[in-house]
Amino acid sequence: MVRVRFAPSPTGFLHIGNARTALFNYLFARKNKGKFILRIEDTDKERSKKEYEIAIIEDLKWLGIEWDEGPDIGGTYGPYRQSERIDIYKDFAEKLLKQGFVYKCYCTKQELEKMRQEAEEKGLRPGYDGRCRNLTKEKISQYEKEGRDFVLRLKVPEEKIEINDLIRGKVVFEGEHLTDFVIMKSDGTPTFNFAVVVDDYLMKITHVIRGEDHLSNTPKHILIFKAIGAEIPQFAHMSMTLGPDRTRLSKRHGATSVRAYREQGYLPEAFFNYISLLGWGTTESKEIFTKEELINEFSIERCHKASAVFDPEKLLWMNSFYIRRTDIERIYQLSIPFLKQAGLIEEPINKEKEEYIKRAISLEQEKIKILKEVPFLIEFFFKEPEYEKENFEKIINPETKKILEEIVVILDGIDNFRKQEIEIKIRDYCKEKGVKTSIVFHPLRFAVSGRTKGPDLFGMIELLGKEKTIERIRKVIM
RNA sequence: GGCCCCAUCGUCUAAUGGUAAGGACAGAUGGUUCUCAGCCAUCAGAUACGGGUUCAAAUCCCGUUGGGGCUACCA
Repeated sequence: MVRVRFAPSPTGFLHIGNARTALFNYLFARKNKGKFILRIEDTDKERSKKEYEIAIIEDLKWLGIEWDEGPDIGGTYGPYRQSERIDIYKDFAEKLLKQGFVYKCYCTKQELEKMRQEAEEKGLRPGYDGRCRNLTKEKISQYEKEGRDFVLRLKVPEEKIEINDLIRGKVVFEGEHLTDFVIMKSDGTPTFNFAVVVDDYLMKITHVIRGEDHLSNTPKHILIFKAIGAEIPQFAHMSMTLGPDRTRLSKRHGATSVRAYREQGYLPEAFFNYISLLGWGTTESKEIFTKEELINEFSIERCHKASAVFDPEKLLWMNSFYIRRTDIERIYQLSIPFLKQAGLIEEPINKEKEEYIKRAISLEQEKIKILKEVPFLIEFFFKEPEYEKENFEKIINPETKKILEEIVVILDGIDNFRKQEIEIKIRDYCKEKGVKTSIVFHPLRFAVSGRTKGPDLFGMIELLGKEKTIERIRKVIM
């Protein structure tokens, strides 16, 4: 049974790169009929925040990534929050101490710093020199008397470590580069490296799929797996997600959280689809996938080794693509918060109003890239347009005023105020007068909407209604 | 600095020894239409570099260069 996990730290909102890691784990689990586990790595008390845990869970759900075991739903291998597993790590650490795999290190921060500096000056590797490995009884009791804190360090053997990575193939680390690293901090909490391994072991994780930034940590993990007598899982190190300058995607690059995109009105399926394309592709170069198709077609072997630049432009395009082919009912539902926020609509919305809003959105649907733009695009259906002075002077002149005056008469005479009817009558007028349609259409559009760009002219007039349309034209030619 | 990973159009990718190096986004041009958008068509644009191996290399090997990661009592 395949068991994979996504293990975020609740130190911020769900990051795009992490969302991609979660997605690939999820796809791998579903594809292989395995389990996907969510584990919260909150051992860093300083930076971890409950609110971020909640936010991460919300955003994963929003993306449509569901887990089979996790802090919110439990499971047989819980708890799924590292802060609730401290005793477990302590037990494992104690056992390792008894077995002689780890030892107490009493070095102070200053001593460590000095050690590092000296090593650097001599051009040696900067790690810990293992001086506390074989402390005399006297030295230990002296340190104890001084009340010095201690950490637990693993006795790192000088051995070659090989990883058979599912994405990268064979990776070899020569033994002499690793120094005795800390597994338990002086406050009695585990380091990341230790907690991950204990958890992966206890949670029976079969495949560790994570970012390439953890590749260099993997030898440490393997050493710990060996020390606790656990079987070593399969590893798959995914390429990193980069910003446009090819450095790790971070705040400097602008919006990097899933939340930020969600709030702007991206559709979850578009986001899901887009990030699946980062560092992965099919032979057919297919790009649009439903979740089911992705589960079906996903394969870890096809994951790219090279890191991928996150391209907001393409995400934007993909979102607009999804919006165009989504039914109006859903677009309407999702647009409501944005419309409310813009002050264009208020609850409660009656049937008639709902219909009106839907028709307005429909008229502009093909132009929507993100839902956040909806209020701006349909604003003039809800409030009187503001006529920009520069455009007004350019478009409204004695000649166009005269035309508009005549259009008012025509519109007023239409009983069946439907766009087909309106279009026919206005085109007839153009023909009679022998003027180009654009001579009439442009001022009319401007008079009715206050804009030079907008939806289908006749659809717009129809929706606005005879009264409103005529009122607006009159105001302009007054 | 040491160790590890990586390298196809600007970006995401396809081609896993034999292709005119294909597609998508972005860009440019033209068409369609009442504007914008959309849609359609066309164009431009890449195998980082240098050596091998081979009849044949984007593809295999070595080196160079460039990028990224790790090197914490962060995760």
